[in-house]
Amino acid sequence: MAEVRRTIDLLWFPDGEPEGKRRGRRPGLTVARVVETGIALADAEGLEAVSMRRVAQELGVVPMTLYTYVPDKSALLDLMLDRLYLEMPRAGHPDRPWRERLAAVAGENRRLYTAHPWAATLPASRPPLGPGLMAKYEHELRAFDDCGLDDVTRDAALTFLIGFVQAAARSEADVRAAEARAGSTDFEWWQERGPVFELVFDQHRYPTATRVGAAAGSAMGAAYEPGHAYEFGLARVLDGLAALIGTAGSR
Amino acid sequence: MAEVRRTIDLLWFPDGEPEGKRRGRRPGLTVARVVETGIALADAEGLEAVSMRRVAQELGVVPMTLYTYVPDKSALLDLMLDRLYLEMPRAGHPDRPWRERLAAVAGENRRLYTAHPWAATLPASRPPLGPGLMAKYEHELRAFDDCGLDDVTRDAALTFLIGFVQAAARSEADVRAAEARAGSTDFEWWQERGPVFELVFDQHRYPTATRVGAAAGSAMGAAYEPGHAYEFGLARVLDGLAALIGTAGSR
DNA sequence: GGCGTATTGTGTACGACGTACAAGTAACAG
DNA sequence: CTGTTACTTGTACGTCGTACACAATACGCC
Repeated sequence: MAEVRRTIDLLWFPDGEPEGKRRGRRPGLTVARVVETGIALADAEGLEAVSMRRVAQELGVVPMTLYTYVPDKSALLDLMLDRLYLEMPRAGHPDRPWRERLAAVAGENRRLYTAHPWAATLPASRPPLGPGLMAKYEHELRAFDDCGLDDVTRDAALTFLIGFVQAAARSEADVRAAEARAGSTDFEWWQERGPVFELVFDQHRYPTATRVGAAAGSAMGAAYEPGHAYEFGLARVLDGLAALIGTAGSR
Repeated sequence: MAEVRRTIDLLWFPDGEPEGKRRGRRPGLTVARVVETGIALADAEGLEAVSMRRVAQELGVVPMTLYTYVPDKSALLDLMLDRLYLEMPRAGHPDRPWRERLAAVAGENRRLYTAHPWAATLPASRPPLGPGLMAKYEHELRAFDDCGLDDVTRDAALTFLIGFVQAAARSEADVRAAEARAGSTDFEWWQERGPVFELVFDQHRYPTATRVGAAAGSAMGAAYEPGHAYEFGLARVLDGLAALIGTAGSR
């Protein structure tokens, strides 16, 4: 609880008290510097590389020093994510059809996850209300202007859209992680499994799965194209929202 | 890599070599027992409770014993998840409209996550091909019978549907985790924040966000209803798929 | 200027985790 | 009975997050 309060304060007042009002030792670092280092590490080596020890090492201090800047590791992760949200490019919503506006919002989020894949794999991904998240939320809600949705529905629709993009990014991260762990698991790999192959690819037991999986199921050796799942899903999302917004609400 | 092979073998041949073919010391446990214990622990206390030490303790052995049954912890988690998939109730697909069939599939998955919330929060959620996953995949693909979709699209549509349910479950788990960490962060809580409150709820800076958030945004103090987001989203998903399947493909 | 207080920084250590490796124990085959 | 196989345990390592006590620095006040 106290850590959450501290995190909120750090999000909105990262520099703490004004310079002239302070006593005591001058800090050698800033919260922003700690956060940027965390982000740089995550971008370069993935989220697992972001340990307090490692971040401290990059900054040339001992790990416990970081605790004078952030209350705990989860706060650091929250701050890192909010920073991404604050800095992600956001186009305005010119006078375009709603469908284009929503696709643009989805694209902005997708580019964030493409640039920072770790952001899709944070352990608990419900971020606190920081300046980044607020700006993002405001911007994205605006894409629904003039769609004829009431506030509750607008929020739910945005949640649905963003939830999809996040889930797609996380799924892609999972595929990459599984491949890193297992290497290629193509059809030849499965054939080398011997007896287990006969069980998995049993056309009598799994007729549809073996047929469809061979054509499309990446887990079964077919080529995996992350972009396809995203594009297909986004079209579904937009079609699903279209049924809600209808033609009367569109402009 | 070797661990992945071993995991696959364990999934399909959990008892290993037949009894009569074996030499050496008799095992005191079974893989199934280890997996069941992991599941029981996760169900009772959440995924963080599932450490090798804790599972071993529950089984009355030392942690290293478990490594004679599973190659590593991630394999244990994979086995646990596949077991859930194998055991989840699956209704047949009687002669019902496709929309009902898909909603039923979504419901089966949702009930799995409701019964086992930890399943939505596994660190890397791309499970290997086990008997549970294959049975699940076969069953769920069948819900798309006679929808007029080619194999690649059928797979993508199922991925989209299941991806949504998973994402919703994960989101709900995140909300619960955040609340457990922070306690209630309702509007009164925010008002107690003092100066930061003015920044967050700045109607000049975030006009749409403050208005919509107050009505619907759970992160801003409004009541959160997990079921609503799921129902809303599922309707969007089904509407989005309807645009694909159309009336010609439905039966 | 000195003392009290506030704030940052470090040294040391703890508990927890996953798991390597060596040695011990039990069971089968010849 | 011996060699081999397979399970079990003891011990330990490296890594992690972070508690706590002490040290170092800087300001305010008398």
